[in-house]
Amino acid sequence: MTELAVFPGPYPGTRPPNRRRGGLADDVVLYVREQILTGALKPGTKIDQEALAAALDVSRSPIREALVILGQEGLLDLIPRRGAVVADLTPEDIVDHYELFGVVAGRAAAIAANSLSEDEIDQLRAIHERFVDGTSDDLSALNWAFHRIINRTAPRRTRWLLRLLERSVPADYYEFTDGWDAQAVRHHAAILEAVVDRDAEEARRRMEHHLHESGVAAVAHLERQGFWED
Amino acid sequence: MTELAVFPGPYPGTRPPNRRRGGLADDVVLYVREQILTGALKPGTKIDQEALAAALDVSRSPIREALVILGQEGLLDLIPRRGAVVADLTPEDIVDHYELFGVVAGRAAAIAANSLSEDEIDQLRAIHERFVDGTSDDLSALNWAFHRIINRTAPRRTRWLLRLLERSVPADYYEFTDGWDAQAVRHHAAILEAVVDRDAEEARRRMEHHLHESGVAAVAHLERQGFWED
DNA sequence: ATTTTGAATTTTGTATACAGAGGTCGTTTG
DNA sequence: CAAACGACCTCTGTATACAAAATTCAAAAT
Repeated sequence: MTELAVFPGPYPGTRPPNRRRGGLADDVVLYVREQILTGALKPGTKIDQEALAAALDVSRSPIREALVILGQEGLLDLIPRRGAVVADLTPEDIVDHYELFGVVAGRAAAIAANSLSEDEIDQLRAIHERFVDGTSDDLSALNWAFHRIINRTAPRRTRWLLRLLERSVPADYYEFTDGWDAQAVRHHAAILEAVVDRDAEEARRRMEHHLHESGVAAVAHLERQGFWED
Repeated sequence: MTELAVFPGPYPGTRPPNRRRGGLADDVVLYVREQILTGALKPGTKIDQEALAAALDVSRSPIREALVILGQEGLLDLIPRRGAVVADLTPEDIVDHYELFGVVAGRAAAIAANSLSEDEIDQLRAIHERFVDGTSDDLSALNWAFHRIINRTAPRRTRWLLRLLERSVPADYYEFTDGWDAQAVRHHAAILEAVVDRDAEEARRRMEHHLHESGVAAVAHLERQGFWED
């Protein structure tokens, strides 16, 4: 028996009165993805298109497009003629996902070690120092900026895949809780060092390790949050 | 000035009168993807939804869902409020794509080297021998079967990503032309050997190399086909 | 009691309708 | 003559309508 989906209302106070950048489908994707990754929607739950449409006050057209996107991301299983179901997301899946993230980001890091300009390396160092410092109000932004500089020099398709892998996984939800940030600082320092040394293989290994540990942290966090309780 | 899309008719004699497995969107995806990967639709070409709908004799609903999927695959650029455009697909993109394919398939091969049962290795060997033999009428199927056995033991998310990477790139279009099959035989033999030796690192390297060379072959093939002519 | 059957209902997939953003092209104005 | 403007048309995004597959549920049969 598949559980029935019950949708909390749309983002409280969201929906900036008039600014609409993409289409409604994008909003729906963000909403449903958050519901899934925070555990509000449990694996196996069937998505009722009309209920979701009513909850977000849109028609089924943008809903369907959103479901297709989430299906492509692997967060939903789309079964023809019988709708969308929240995909299973086991600890093994999370670990595996971060491992994949690791090999791709590792490739990017290896390329960066060879191709970053001295100028860009300086930027990287500057950001890292603010990250180490820890007084910044937005560590998440600094973390993002660090990886951005590295990923920016990767070829187009690699950047595309990194964006894809980044989206379909909990990130903001666990980052910078507990001791994760201290660990991240050490990892970033090691990666930076390898980049400065222009040691592509070492940069790759350290980036893979960084992402691997991130996966472990993500699983631990989700477990603490009761993500896998019923 | 963006070029206007002109669509050849649907698959000649296709559309099995009554059997419909997925939805119409799947058909549209297949059709447009083929148009793009064969070069019938050039990068920069704008996709006219109505024209495409008319050409395939369906409504815009399945068309839009298909465009979303192809957008996720990176074959189309979806620009809000101004439609879908065939994405740029340079030789560098192809090479990069296969390189990514390589690191992911390499991970799968490393896992396979550690986890394939003796029985599965025997299957692998059997398939490879038929592949070497070359008398089979369907080398493509044998190639597919070889990789399938290796990928089958990879964790779920890795398999998901492999399927994704496999789709959004020319494959059938270039495989087994020229001397590619002879090269593939050598690569497969090397991979098989590493798997038999349970040498995960070597299996990874050889799989990466195999995919790298496949990318080179794909680019060469596309160039011969005039994919990058105007 | 469990399984089977079949109408009633729900829900998906597809088609169609409609409003507004975006593009076109000729005209006006400096 | 070039740039700016604006009426007109096109196309996208969203909503709604409709046919058919899937599910539900109660009565009948084993």
